[in-house]
Amino acid sequence: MTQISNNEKVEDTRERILDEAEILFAGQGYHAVSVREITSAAQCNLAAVNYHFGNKHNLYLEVFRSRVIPRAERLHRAFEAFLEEEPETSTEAVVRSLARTFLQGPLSDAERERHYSLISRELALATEAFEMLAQRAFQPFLQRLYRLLFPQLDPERYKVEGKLQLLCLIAQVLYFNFARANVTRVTGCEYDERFKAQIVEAITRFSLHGLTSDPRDFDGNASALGREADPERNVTRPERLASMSAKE
Amino acid sequence: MTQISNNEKVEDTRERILDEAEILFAGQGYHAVSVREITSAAQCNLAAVNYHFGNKHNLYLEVFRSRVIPRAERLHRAFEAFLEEEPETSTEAVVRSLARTFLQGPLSDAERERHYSLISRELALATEAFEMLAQRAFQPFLQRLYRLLFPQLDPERYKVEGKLQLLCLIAQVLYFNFARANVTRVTGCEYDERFKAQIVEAITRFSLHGLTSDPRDFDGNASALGREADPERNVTRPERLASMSAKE
DNA sequence: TTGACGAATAAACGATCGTTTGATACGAAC
DNA sequence: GTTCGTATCAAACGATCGTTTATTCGTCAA
Repeated sequence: MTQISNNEKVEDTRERILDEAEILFAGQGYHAVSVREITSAAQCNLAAVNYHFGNKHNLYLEVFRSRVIPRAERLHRAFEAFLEEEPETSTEAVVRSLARTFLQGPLSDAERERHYSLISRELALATEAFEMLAQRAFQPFLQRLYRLLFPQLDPERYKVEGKLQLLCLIAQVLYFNFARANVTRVTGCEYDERFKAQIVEAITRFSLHGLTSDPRDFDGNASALGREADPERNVTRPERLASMSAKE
Repeated sequence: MTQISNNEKVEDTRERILDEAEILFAGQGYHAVSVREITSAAQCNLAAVNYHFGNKHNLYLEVFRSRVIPRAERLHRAFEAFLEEEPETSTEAVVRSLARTFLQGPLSDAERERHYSLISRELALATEAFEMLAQRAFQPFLQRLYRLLFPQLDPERYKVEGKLQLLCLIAQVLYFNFARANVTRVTGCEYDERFKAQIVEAITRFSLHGLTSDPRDFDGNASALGREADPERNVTRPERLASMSAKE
């Protein structure tokens, strides 16, 4: 590319291919998408993929390099911004900021869906793209969370236990993004702003107090829930289920 | 099939195809696996897939019908068995039984890996196989858990909030199974029996008390943790992080 | 004007895909 | 012994895959 003559041609072929490739890979997965589908969506010649990226697999990796990872870093910055909005850096503030980042953060809904589709496909695989994600997105963010939530811990002695608690937290924000179909199916709710706020509150509440927080305390006003912590609330109630039969 | 002449030929071609197809589909996904790979692994003729199952897609669905869903029902029964081992049907008993079912249940490690690979690929898709899973595995099990954990709730009024709490729980057991690569990467631990017991404890602890349970209470003896519930433990400790700076 | 170079194009490459065909083997039923 | 239905097989089908080739276009430097 030498010079830009027309503003409407600013987005050149290479970028259009990356855009369309991300959408298609996210929607159907690497093997289900053909190079012809991508170049057709990007309105360019079939050979353009091999010209700009060498081959299909390299295009896939470039989607992660130039799109997914920068977006993950953007989410990381959004988390820090949410955290600074909080009155104090409490455990609750961290959890709520995390849930907000991943459900109400700076991404559009379409972007979010693409992002987590691509990531969740790699999570189980330990491939090249997974390694890239782990090094440049997961690990730094998890370390940041670890220091925020467990600053008093000797990192050597309690390493694994603390990390497992973190993963319990991460598992939820990931699930509510990548398994949208299942969440919608189970709850009957679409992912509108109201429902996403409800999810944020559910994650915050669950991650702070677990199931010991009685759902009867829900008052329907999701955004206000949990702000005023009630120390009496999160006490185990073994008697709640003790009289229940195992059947029905 | 008419009669069985040889015990070694009990497992006929159709079953061998299903076995190998499940392994390959779980490992690489539907589109990445060719019919030739499957029939080669099953040591039968290429045309056998079309003869026994009509086409490739139907074979995929049959893997879910005859393998994945029955296994999910087996897990459901294992959960009930774990639950009956518990001294009382408390919230903790339900959570622990759930974590044990999905991490130490009746499945072999290879089986578990296959199972969750196949399921997690479908979770986001809302395809035909997903619908099958939702109707015959997810929904009945979630309803059972709902009644176990929230027997006192008017199912109409608190439906969504309670279900979201359930999904927070499910999200964890799913994550620790299907994102093994990431868990191993983050923690540095392989999925041996000791580590799986540690995960069960982490999920149980987190789901009961959330992050308000101080990791300093970990005593390293995973299987004994949480058995003796300490009512003082799960009280919010806002002072723990109040004095912490947002940076570092 | 010329040459060089980046970019886009149509066309074709060999390989592999899912599927179909027609033939063959074999046991059960009559 | 003949017929019939099931199962397996080698071989080939047309379609599509990722990739390569050769050519053309447009722009800038000499």
